[in-house]
Formats: sequence, structure tokens, C-alpha cells
Amino acid sequence: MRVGTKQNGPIGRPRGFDADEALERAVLAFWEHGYEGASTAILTDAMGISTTSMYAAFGNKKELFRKALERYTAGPGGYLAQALEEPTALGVATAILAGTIRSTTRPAHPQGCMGVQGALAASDAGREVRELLIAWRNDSHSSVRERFQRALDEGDLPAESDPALLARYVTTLSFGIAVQAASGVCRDELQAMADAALRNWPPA
Amino acid sequence: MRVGTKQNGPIGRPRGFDADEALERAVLAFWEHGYEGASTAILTDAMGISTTSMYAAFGNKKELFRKALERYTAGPGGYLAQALEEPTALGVATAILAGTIRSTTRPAHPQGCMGVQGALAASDAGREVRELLIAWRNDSHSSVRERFQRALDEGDLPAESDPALLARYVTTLSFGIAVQAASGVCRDELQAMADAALRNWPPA
DNA sequence: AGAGTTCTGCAGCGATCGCTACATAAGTCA
DNA sequence: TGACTTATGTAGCGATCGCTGCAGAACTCT
Repeated sequence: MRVGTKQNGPIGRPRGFDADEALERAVLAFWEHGYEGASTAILTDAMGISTTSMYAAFGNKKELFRKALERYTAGPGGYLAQALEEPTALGVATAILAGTIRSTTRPAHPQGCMGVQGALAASDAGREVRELLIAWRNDSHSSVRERFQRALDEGDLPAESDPALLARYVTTLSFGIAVQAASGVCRDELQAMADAALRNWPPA
Repeated sequence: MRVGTKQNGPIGRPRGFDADEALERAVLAFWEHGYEGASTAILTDAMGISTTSMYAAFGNKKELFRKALERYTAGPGGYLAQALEEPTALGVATAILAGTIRSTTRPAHPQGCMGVQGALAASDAGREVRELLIAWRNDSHSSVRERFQRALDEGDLPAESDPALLARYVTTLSFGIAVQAASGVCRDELQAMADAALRNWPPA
């Protein structure tokens, strides 16, 4: 099949699929089933390509997950980076929880958070991916803590506030919301809870 | 091997292992690796018995998990039932969070909560167990909500309080703590966060 | 046109999955 | 003792796991 003859195009037979779209579908499969629960058969079926093409394009399952997690972080998980740019610490906390709730309860998407349910527990074969997600969650916490530290320096938080503790509070609620969403709890109830959780800000 | 001749004892060859102790070891394996991550080989190795004995004594892997979850609920997860007997709503909430933190960060035990990381995401083969754990978590929430409703009826909570919202707040923190513990966050930091989270009680 | 490069479909690799058939061991009955 | 019942060890079932070899297809080069 002659797709199109380009001059100075890449050498060799061109790909018969859109790698970006395939990766996006892999995100959904990992998100829904977790790293170990998403078999190569499930993945390739969701991506619409053969195992050969998947391995040629993405290396192996672990690498595919790595790239899927990056994509998730920039896409459905992008609310975190946006939230960190809110002008106040309360605004940051509010945006994080609202973003978590929206992202984990979006209709026609997997319920929950890929960074939480991707590999919370795993067999020995999934150890590396489990540790990758631990680092992902801890990185999220660190970025919130650093943002709250800045807020403290700017006088946006009381002098006696502990940025690490506040960050732990917000991320714990966020991870907890992800678990609740994976249990089928609806968006409105979680949002009402989040509103209440931030009504006395900052805690402690 | 002649173990001991009882009169009127159970007919047939007696078990060569302690079923209770084997179940307890199965709890640890499921707790650490999750339902699908704990293979029959891992399980039987941890339990110290053969697959034949495991299937004869516990039925199949799904049934073994069911029994392990019961054991977990009564053992490491027993803090919930105890907490519900605290005289005040604040006492209940405090005990739940403290119990969660203790249980999910116990040295020489798996980190996290079996009810959360047992099967937060799974393949199609783990669908039933995943739904079993969803019910387990939702039951936990319901029992807390009912306890807070009682507190409201008793005047232990302000009349404008919403027991469902308060229960959602406490369970969300509890599930979030389980995720943090699975990420290696230490006990003291989580307890400081929990203290702060309940300093303004009830929220909203 | 022919060489070189890359992607695709088919087929199947060794390993492990959950689970079981079968013979034997170890008990309680009459 | 011999019939009956239950547990154990061995050995292996069909299915699926992640992954790959290979031949041919589809392109860009000279």
C-alpha cells in the first residue's frame, strides 16, 4: 500500500498507525486495569496494533507504561501543574482537590487515578513500576510542599505554618479521593467533602 | 507418621498444618502483593503448604482471598470496629486515623492497607475481588456514617452537621493515609497530619 | 532498477498462571 | 483386620504471560 511518497522523508516503511493516539489508548488501559492487570493482549487490542508493532514502537511493556505515565501526567493529571500556579496557597489546595475530583470521576474514563491504582501493590515482576509510581506520588507531594514553602515565604501562610504538613494534608486527601472514586463514589459528594476539608485553612 | 490417635476424632487423615496460621500468612502475601500479584506459588510458599493442600483447605484463590480479608478485618483492620465504640464523634475520628496509621506503617508488616491495595485496579479475572473490596470500603464508610448519625442524634455533633460528609472526610483521609503508607511515608509525619486534620472538628 | 532501511503479520518461544487427577499416606470406623 | 474417609506429594493439565524470529511489505536512497 503506497501511503504517500515524501522527499527527504524518514527512511524505511512508514508506521501504519498514529503512535500518539496508540499511547493515549494505552494510558486508558493501564489506568483502568493497572500495570500488571493490563496484559499485552489487552494493550494491543486497545491500541489497535499488533504486539510486534507495539514492541517496535515502545520497547517493552515497562517502557510503554513509563511513556503512558508521562502522557497521563501531562493530560488527565495536568491539573496539578496548573493548580501550583494559583496565586494563593488556598487557591492551590482548592484547585488540586477540584482537579483530582474532576479527573478521577470523569464519565467515559476509568475511575480513579493512574498514579495511585497503576501499581499500588504488585508481584516481584512489577516492583520497578511500583517504585516508579511511588516516586511519582512523592514527586507530587514535593512540588506541593515547595509551593507551600513559597507561600510561607511570601506571607501567604501564617508564620507558624508547616508547608510539609499542609502538603501532606492536601496530597492525602487527593489520594484518598482517588480511592473513593475507584470505589464509585460520585463527583458531587466528593466535592462537598473537599469544600468542607478546606473551610478551615490552613489547618493546624 | 502417626500424629496422635484420638477417639471420636474427625474421620480421615488429619491436616499436617495449622489452617489458621496458614491463613494468616496468606493475609500477609495478599496484603503485600495484592490479589492478582500474589500468585499461587507465592501464596503456597508463604503458607508453607502445597497447592493441593491449599485448594483442599480453602477452595480456590478467590475463596482464600475472601477468608484472608475476613481475617484482616478482624485482625490488622480491627481498629475500625474498636474506634466506632469511642464515646464521641471526635474520638471515633481520632481513633480511626490513628488506627489506620498504626496498621499501615507497622514494622515487619506490609505497608498500606489490604482493603485498598488488594485490588484497586485489576484485570477481568480479578473483577469479582475488586468489587468485593469496593464493597468492603463502602461498608467501612457506611458504618462510620451510621456512627456519626448516632452522634448527631445524641447531640454530640452540631445540628447542622452532615454525618455522611463527615464520614466521607474521615474515610478519605484514611484511604489516603493507606496510599501514603504504601509510598513509604513514615508514621510520625502521618500522625502529625492527622492531628492537624482533626484540629477543627467537625469541619463544615 | 536495485540496495538499504523500517514496519507489519504470522507463528510460536519458554515461563508462569490457576488448578487438578491420581496414587499413596494416615487417620476413624465396624 | 479391612472398609471408608480425608490429606498429601508428584506430576502435569490447558491457558495465558511477556516477548521475539522471520519473511515479506513499503518506503528512501543511489
